[in-house]
Amino acid sequence: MALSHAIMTALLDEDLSGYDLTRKFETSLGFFWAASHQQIYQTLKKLDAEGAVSARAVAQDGRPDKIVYALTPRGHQLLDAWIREESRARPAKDDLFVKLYNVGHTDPAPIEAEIRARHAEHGRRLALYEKIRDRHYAQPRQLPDARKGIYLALSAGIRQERMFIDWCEEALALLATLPQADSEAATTVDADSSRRRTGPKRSG
Amino acid sequence: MALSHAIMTALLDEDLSGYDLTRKFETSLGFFWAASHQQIYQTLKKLDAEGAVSARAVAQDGRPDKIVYALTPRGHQLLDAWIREESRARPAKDDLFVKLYNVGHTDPAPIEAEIRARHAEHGRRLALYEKIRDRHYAQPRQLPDARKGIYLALSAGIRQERMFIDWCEEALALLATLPQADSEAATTVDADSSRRRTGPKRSG
DNA sequence: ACTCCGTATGCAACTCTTTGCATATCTCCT
DNA sequence: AGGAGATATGCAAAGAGTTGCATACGGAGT
Repeated sequence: MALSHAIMTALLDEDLSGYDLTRKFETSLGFFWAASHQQIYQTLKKLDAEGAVSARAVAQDGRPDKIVYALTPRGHQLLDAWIREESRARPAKDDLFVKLYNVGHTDPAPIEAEIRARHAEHGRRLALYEKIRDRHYAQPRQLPDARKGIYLALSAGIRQERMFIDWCEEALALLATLPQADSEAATTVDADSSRRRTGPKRSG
Repeated sequence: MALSHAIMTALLDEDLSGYDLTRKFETSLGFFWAASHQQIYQTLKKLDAEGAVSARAVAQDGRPDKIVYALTPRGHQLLDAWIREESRARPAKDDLFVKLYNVGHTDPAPIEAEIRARHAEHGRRLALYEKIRDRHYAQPRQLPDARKGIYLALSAGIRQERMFIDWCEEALALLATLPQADSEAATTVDADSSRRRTGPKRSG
């Protein structure tokens, strides 16, 4: 499980509670590896059972108690071993590309709408990443070693967002050349054999 | 389940057996949504039970019999509904970015090695995608509508590979500025107090 | 008092995906 | 006859991730 390793990685610099980790996974590391709080709590228990992290209860004033986790030497070993071993890059699965294969068989409007939404979303993300980079990661070569890797992840994020934004623009331009479905019509799979007009049909 | 929809999408143009689909998911659609044969056979059964596809046995000559699946009108409806509804883009999870957060805390050599491997792999993929584009998708605006979406998915693949290759080069250049861990030193977890000097050490 | 919100942790059920194993037919080669 | 390899389909179990629900404390607002 790579989430285990993402959590251990997050614990490299500081001890954190499940709640802290949840917030960390909503930003920073979470840009590259999303996780829900349920998953995080479960995984922390598993890591604790394995001896990769150690838990200590912390009483708090004005808010509920919490359980803070620290990476153990054993956890560090596991992390190092993982870095050396694993390698498989699983292809990113994205619904949108599957949907694109449906163009010509269905109303393209919802797909265009989704691309427009993505365009906006990736624009926001790009702005966020660039802000972070400009504030904390300008001049990458001058960064302490421990920040260089994070800078590189951020740089990949920035490149990715830019690439996607450019692609959205290409896609919208090309999709604009399609005959628009008026109301519910559209599409069509031309003629005769086997699969005549399975698309949304207008006639009877 | 999006795999259901990917399978239904693959059945838009032609009826296919589980085996055919498996091969199709090793290329084409599979560039964007990977699936093993086990998963495909399971999902086909589920789709059949739901009435989204219909199965028919086909006796063959010179090879084992097969079961060929066709998309039903019901399946077409489900597919259209899915295209309209869903939207959530799950962030691509990639181990490599998690590993990068470990730079400065562990030997960077395996990470560099992985980036080099990715560089090569993405180079191969880029060449493959460009070959497909040049052969079958030159002049996107002249393509039949049903191929425009596929072209766009391919274009996204090409942009992605190029982006990643550029990033690998940036990453290798920056990682080259790190002090290299000599033999087995590195890493480690140093002793006593919580977390001083977790980086690879060279001095003594 | 009451409710909402942020902090903090958790269970249970389900879906999705991966991994390992198993089986069978047919062709081609040795 | 035997084995390799492509074709063709499947089960079972484990791992990973999602969804819905539940609980509890304390502060702030109505």
